[in-house]
Amino acid sequence: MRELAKVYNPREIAPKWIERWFNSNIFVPKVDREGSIFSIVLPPPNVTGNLHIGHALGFTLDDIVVRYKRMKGFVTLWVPGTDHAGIATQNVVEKELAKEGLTRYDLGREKFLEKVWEWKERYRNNIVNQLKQMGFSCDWSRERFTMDEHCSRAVRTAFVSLYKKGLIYKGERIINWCPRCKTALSDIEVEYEEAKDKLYYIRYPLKDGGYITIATVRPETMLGDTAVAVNPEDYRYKSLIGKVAILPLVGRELPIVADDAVESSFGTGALKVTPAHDPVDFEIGIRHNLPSLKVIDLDGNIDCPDLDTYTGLDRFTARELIVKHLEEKGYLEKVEDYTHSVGRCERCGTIVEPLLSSQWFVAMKSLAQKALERDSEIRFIPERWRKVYHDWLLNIKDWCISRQIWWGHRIPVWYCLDCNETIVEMEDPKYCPKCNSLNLKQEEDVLDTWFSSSLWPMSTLGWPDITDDFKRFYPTSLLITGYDIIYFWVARMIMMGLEFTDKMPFKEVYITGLVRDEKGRKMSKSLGNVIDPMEIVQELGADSLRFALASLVTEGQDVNIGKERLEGARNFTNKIWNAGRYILMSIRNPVKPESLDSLDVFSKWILSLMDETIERVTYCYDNYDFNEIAQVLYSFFWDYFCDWYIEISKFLLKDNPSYISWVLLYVFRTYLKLLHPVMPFITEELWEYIKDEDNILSVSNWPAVLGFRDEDSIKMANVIFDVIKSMRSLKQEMGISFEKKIPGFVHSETYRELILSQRDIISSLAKIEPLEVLSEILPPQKGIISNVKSDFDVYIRIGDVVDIDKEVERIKEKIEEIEEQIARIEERLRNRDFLLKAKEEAKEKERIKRENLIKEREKLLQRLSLLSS
RNA sequence: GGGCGAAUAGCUCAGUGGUUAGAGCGCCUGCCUUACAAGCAGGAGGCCACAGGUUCAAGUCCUGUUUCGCCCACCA
Repeated sequence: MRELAKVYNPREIAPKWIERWFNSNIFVPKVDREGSIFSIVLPPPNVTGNLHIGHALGFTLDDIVVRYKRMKGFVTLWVPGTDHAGIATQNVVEKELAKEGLTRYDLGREKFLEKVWEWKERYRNNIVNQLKQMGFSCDWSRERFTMDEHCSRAVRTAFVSLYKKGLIYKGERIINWCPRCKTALSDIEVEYEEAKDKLYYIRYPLKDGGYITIATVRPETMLGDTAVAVNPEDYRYKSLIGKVAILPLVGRELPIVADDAVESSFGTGALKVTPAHDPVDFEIGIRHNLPSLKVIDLDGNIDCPDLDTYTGLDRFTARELIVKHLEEKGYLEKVEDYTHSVGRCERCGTIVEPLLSSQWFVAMKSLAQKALERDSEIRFIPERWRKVYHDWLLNIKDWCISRQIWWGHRIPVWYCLDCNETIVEMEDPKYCPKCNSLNLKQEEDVLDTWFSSSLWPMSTLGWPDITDDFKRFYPTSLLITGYDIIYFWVARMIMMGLEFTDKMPFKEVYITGLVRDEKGRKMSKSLGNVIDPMEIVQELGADSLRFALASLVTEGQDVNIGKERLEGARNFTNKIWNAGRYILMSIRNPVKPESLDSLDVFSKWILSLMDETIERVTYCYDNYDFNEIAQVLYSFFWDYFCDWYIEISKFLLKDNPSYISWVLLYVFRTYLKLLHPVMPFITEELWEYIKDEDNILSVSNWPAVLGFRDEDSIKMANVIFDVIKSMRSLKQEMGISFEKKIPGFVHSETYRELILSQRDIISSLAKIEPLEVLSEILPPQKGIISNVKSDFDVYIRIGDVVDIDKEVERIKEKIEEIEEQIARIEERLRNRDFLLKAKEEAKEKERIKRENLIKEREKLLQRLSLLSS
């Protein structure tokens, strides 16, 4: 067998496995295989750039489950793909162009799109490469892109179908407009943020004399005012309803109307109404039949036909100037500091401008209704997210799906320029079906990216065609994603899935937290706390990153990760590597014993523990308990297998090389399997050296238990460990270096035979030499110090250093401690209610504990009396 | 304004109602012991946010309070 490097080097190992995995199609489910299906779609990463740590988290969890299910024998499919990410990608490409001093308009639509496709090609390759480096076991033969031919057909099918059902319509509404991206946004693409602003109190003169004061944070919108509104119940203004106010600076006459939407307690209780630039005002406008005057254009500049003073100015510059003019002319009553929330474009951070515009919408009510009715068909993990999803559906508003950008699915709508007919069909129209005109023009706008995303579980599996894949793998089994896109993605996939397939697109949704830095802060470039997963893969390896992430995932909590945690995982990876090295170097002719009962206590102990670990870990995998998977695997391996069994195996191998080699190999092989879903690379590599099956780990079977458990050996092994630990701590407590060999004694009534038989191991692991096993307790003497336990006593000789008084002191302290504990337990055992109501198990536990403590106390007292005589 | 989550060791976090609350990192002491110094051995460090309640028994369940964080909402 070849010798392994002393330190695990993922950079040497990983490329080989990436090649082997992805060149051999092992992640492509076999057509003819039977068995339960486990299918999952990759939440498609954007083609904007690189994988970030959030992807790494979600996809790691996906892969852990996928690899586990595959080993468990499920016919497993993980469909990958990428998302065109309309606004985001268009923005990055525009930024690239800006470096050459160009805008997309300089290129024109066609040329610009060519550029974006080039970009997409480059970053698609980049991301696919990164996903492979992370070890994610996707079936790349089924890769999809949200704008590929197939997905585009799915989008078209969905659009046409919804249109024909009347669920897609074009309407003039107040929408959120980003003046920088120059497009409409849906409501959830706007992020609200607290801002310190001013509240301006402005006097609107009344036609009949006097004035009414209104309060606003956006004085620039007054140019578009077409009314003043008050609450109908507001006694202050009742007499003014129906009267006319004069808009300052402009001179326009504004009716004073009464509307319930006005909150009397806010500001002065009077509201300026700008129907074209505020959703509430728009509603008021409809109710009172008011005109809508647009005064801010698509660039966010003022464009007021009635007054050209401000036209062409940026909305915020105009604000300052208008305030100045109002003040000069005596219209400004007062200005107050005011904190409120302003909406910003999710993609670029620009303050969003609400404006009246003609856009395409999906009517959501009926879709949401269906999703609500069939709520019970989906499982949320953790369950609490269901309510979040639920509440959103209950208050759902129509979805603005048109975007005034170029990169995306062009809306499949044609207008007849002669008769104004709107044509929406699966095939591109050649002429107007109504007037036969050839003068047709396609809609310029493209669809919201999330429209295609909402079809992802269906479109990746073949829909709208009912393909074999679709029949076999749809609906998918599980979706893992972050809580930040429950509205954007999860809810919409569910609605579309039900609409088009009458099925939930997935049976379970596992909602992860978001990745933050080790202090719980968001990762951001400005804070300099961003962890780049690919950098970690380079430095520490994908396995370490995956393990660190998994170990931090608890249901729904945010994941705080720092460099230390990653290094800890790297250390663990290296520990596994070195254990493998040790095993390879040590084993000789492994032979499985005829009967496991013939093995030594330690082997029986580790085999019992191995079985237990298989069961525990399997349970955790089944329940998506990721941090527990990591913890159980870590602790079994490091604290038990390495710290004890491997150390002891160094002795056992001398007498019994074949059997012990077998135990070492069996445990290690089994362990590699249990670990494989979390750390695919290192486990595959080590497996190559020790495997006893003719396959690689990725397609091997989940380990079965031996069905072996020997309670006596578990107890006995633990006694030996306790003896060793007692001696070690006694030594070091006395300031003797661990390495220094000193003489010592053990005495035990119950376990004398056991200790006698394991004397060499104890002596060696505790560095006690010579070690004498006594048949009676050792009478106190100068230079001897003891550690008395219920099952045994240990003693060490430390020369003349310690005097009897100190030893007496130590023992007295211990007795005190123990008596306190005994008192507590006895009180409990005297308690009537406890005896009456507690479970028998709990009572028995207390009794055993008391017995042991009493035994220990007796021994301590005995030693004390010997010492004092 | 409504909803949700969190509060446990110096830090980041686990903790199926069972009584002596754990881990990793950090810290202290001693070790390059022939798998591993990315390691080994030993150790220190906690009124489990606060106040009530339920229970034989509460870090764990209930109520309230405080402090942080997040989401939602048309008070301009």
